[in-house]
Amino acid sequence: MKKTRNTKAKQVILDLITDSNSALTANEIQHSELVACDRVTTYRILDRLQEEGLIHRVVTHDSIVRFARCRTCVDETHHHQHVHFNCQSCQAVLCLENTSPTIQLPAQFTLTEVHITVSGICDRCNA
Amino acid sequence: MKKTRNTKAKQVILDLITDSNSALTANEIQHSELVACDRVTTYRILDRLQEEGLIHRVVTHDSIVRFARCRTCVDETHHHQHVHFNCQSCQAVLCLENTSPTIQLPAQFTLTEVHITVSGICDRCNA
DNA sequence: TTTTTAATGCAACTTAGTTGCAATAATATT
DNA sequence: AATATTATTGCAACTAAGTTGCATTAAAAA
Repeated sequence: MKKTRNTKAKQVILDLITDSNSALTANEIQHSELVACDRVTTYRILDRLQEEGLIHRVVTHDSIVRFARCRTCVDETHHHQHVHFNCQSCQAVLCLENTSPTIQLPAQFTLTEVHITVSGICDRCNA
Repeated sequence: MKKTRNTKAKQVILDLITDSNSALTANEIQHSELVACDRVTTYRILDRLQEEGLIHRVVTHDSIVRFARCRTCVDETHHHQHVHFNCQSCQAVLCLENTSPTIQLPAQFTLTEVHITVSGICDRCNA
């Protein structure tokens, strides 16, 4: 197991994701003024941050991949028990904590992971 | 509104998806011996079948897009009230009917669509 | 300070999906 | 049944997202 290093680019990207209200795409991260590294490096940093359990991937139904800070991760296997909300007005993707419905599976099916994405209008846009 | 035509390629692809146990990727469809049309045509047919409400897209957490026959679609807005199950053993993606948990959203959030993908082991692989 | 090796930048590549356009073939019209 | 109309197809070329190899750079350990 190799040791992870604390580089400037990595810190900047983690801060960016941490401070963001919405989950961010690799592209949004890449084009932030704060981020100066290469495109490939951005992807590699995102990979590492995931492996370290600091961020998680969110895939919405439109196939867009975003990254969000982990705040209530249950364990290192990263079975996120929260819902992702995709606002159709402001496009933000938010993690809704404390919203884990129990899924009832048919007989003989075993569950290891649940991903729930809800589309609608968020509180800000509804206000 | 233009009229839709019934072509051979379209029928073959619809049959393929209809008869498949698991949801299929565009690639799997394209490389089926039964499908003879161009790659681009396959994509366009998949688009049309969706617009006609005959099939629907399924995106799993690994960003893989698949297509499944619509069987219990509520209305033409295609708000599928069923869960998609992704077997980690045989890789199949199944539509689980009669499994629609109610999602409880925070105040001020409005819901229009829910997508649930569950990973685990399917009944066949568990047998 | 030197050594070690993780992290970076660059070029090139892959995979998924899209667009424009001329040619083809369903379907409607005569 | 023959013709006209236009949806559909194939092809070439393109975009967008993500990956890989490799030489160079820079954290962190010695």
